[in-house]
Amino acid sequence: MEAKQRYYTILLADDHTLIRHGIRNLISNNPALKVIGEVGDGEELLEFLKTTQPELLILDISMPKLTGIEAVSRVKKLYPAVKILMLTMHKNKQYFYHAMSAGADGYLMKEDSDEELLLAIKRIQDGKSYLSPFLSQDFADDVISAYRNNRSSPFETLTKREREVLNLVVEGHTSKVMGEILCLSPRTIDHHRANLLRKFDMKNSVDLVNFAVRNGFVTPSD
Amino acid sequence: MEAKQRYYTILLADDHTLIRHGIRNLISNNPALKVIGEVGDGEELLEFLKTTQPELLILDISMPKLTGIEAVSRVKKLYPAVKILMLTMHKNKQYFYHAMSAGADGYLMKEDSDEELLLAIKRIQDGKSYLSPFLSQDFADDVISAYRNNRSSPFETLTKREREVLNLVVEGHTSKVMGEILCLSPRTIDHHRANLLRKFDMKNSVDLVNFAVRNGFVTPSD
DNA sequence: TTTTTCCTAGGTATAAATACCTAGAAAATA
DNA sequence: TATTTTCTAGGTATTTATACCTAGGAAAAA
Repeated sequence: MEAKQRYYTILLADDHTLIRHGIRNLISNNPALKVIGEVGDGEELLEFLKTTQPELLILDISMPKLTGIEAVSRVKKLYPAVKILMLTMHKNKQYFYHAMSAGADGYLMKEDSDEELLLAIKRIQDGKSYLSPFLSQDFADDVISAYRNNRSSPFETLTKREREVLNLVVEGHTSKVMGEILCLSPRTIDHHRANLLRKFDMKNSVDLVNFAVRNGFVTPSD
Repeated sequence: MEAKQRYYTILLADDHTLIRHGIRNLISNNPALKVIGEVGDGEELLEFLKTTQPELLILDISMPKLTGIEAVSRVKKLYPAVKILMLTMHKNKQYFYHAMSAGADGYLMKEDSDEELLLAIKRIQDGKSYLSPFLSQDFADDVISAYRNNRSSPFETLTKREREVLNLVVEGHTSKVMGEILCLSPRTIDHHRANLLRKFDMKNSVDLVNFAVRNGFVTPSD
């Protein structure tokens, strides 16, 4: 049996220094919790974990270099014992699907209060899962059960090629150009795009772009 | 002459409770500063200002109901004495143009450190303007001088109709449907869209969507 | 091994977008 | 008032996208 720990160790991963320090400040009000580190992107995160593993990782979903979702998968695979609380500003089904299927333990929104943050930490500390009440309002029970049935996100149902083509579609290329980029016939591009439209039940590329951006499949870079 | 005030009064406007409280926490470390209120959206902001005006308004650029930019214009028009520090997560030229031409006094990024926040407040308190060093790295001097010459954002050069059409284009409609929505000939829609493409030097609607989303002309709703 | 899925790409046809024109009426501006 | 801009919309032509087909080879799964 393990001796009871003095602190519950927490690592903060968020690319916004201000937010990170704000959260650290909030957490520091509770003497039972201890922030053992902060990282600003996915690379730093993995680097940090090589030497030290926190009990809880509070992770922003939109980080540079490694998206929050990918980070969840990687961290859970490498260090299954580390609990992960996703912290996001997106009230979005797809983010939720992504995060949960990737293995997150909790899902908190920045719209939530600081009390909610401490509650989320407490629940995860107790081995339970946590879902933001702000989010659960919008999620009907069937959606909750859907994720429990390991339903994957729409993006994950895409094939490799379809994902490649989707990214190029979002960049506004024509079939001809995309064909040149991928060394394929423009007709093949047409085929993949048609499949994308069919799979998502959409009518045109603009809808695809909106969908992809909205659901975080692509990051609209500066 | 006014008596020197005990506190520098600050109002926080941000739709994310967690961020808001984090900033309040950071500010509270400085006894010369006092957060006199928090609001979560543009309506609350204007309502609050009816009764009390802070010396400084710290404003997130992406708020519901009233965008940060619009809020700056309204607040500066109604209460010119209120200084405004924009707090944004977007490292983006257009946001900067928007904010500055709308009358913001400072532009801070969430990537910046808390020391930077206090520095920004200090500078504005002293009647100076503030620009995030994180941002200024990316902004060449000519860009800085450009905004000083009251150069407006690309979006502001659009006509009313063009903005309407742009919004519909972003929603993925065909010319035919857009014509029905606006009670215009699809040919007229084509004309406006062609002007949009020409004005922004772009080739297709997907590019327009990316541009509009990236620059905050439209808000990709959930 | 059989079956299925994926990737490839062509045929054909229609719909839509885009690129050039012209041009008049209304509105804003000088 | 005169000028410019905006909004309207049509003509024409080309390019692109989209919707259906077929179909063979490769890869993965059953």
